[in-house]
Amino acid sequence: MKANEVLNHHHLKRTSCREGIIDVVMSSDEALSEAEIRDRLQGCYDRTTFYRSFKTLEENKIIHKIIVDNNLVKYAFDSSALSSLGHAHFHCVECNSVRCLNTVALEKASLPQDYEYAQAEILIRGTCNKCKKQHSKP
Amino acid sequence: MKANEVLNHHHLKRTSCREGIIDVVMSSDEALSEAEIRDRLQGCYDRTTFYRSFKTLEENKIIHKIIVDNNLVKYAFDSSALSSLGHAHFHCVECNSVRCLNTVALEKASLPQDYEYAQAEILIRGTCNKCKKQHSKP
DNA sequence: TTTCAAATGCAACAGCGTTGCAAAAGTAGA
DNA sequence: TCTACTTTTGCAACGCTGTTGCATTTGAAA
Repeated sequence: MKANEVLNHHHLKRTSCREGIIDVVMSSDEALSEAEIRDRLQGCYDRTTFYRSFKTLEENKIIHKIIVDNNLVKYAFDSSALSSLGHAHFHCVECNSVRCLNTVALEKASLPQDYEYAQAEILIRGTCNKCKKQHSKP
Repeated sequence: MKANEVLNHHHLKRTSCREGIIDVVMSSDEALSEAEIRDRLQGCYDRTTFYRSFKTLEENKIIHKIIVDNNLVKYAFDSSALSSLGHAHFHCVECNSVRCLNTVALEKASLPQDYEYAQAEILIRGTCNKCKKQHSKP
């Protein structure tokens, strides 16, 4: 599926900024920060436009935002398999890369009485395979 | 346990800012933002001092930071029962209150091959008991 | 092609968090 | 209790993220 098809499907105007963001995010196997996406689009587009595009794309569930730390926000293509149980992400604390996981399940949450469950976010921290390999090398 | 005992136990200087933060956070049943803590201390102390104190207290595992959204950070007293499995928090999307949970368990995470697990954070969103009651009232 | 709503770029702004440095406070020893 | 030294604090300044208002441009429907 191509970027313009995605936009059409959601009845959104096909602007080059939106198409660019979708292209970049779709073709990446890991979540990307605003700066990384901007770099890959060769610095076109105003920062404002970027944020507004992110917002629109997020509201339409085309991408989703991952807050790793209060100063590290990344975006990933929404593979629509977002279960109602929630979405899980892996954050490598060494290279700061972030990946979506679909292999983690949350045990049915037992909340305090009279609390209503809506959605959960799971962030697992650790070391990714690339950084682990680096350790074994000299 | 009182604030000054906590500081002594961690071999930290007993300054009024640190004691104030610990007092406020210890006596609250929900996590508090920097602004909320500052208000309860009647606006004494510079913002810089606050951040540095938070950092020190966090490094010494006296309090912990909860990142709810990239623009909503809260702090809670560290009840030391932070299991290695990770810590869970509940975020009420209506009143923005945040509470620590100890009733949620993460199913042993099955990560991709060669990934190393370190720690997990779980954020459950929904409606708290107070906001739910509000709904039934006229 | 024309028209009009929607998206963009620009400027300005607010808030969070950090850093460097001089002044103040806490602590340990005499 | 006083002294000396290290740590913490307050202030000023800065960078970064994200937002808003407004004029201009663009996309798409008629």
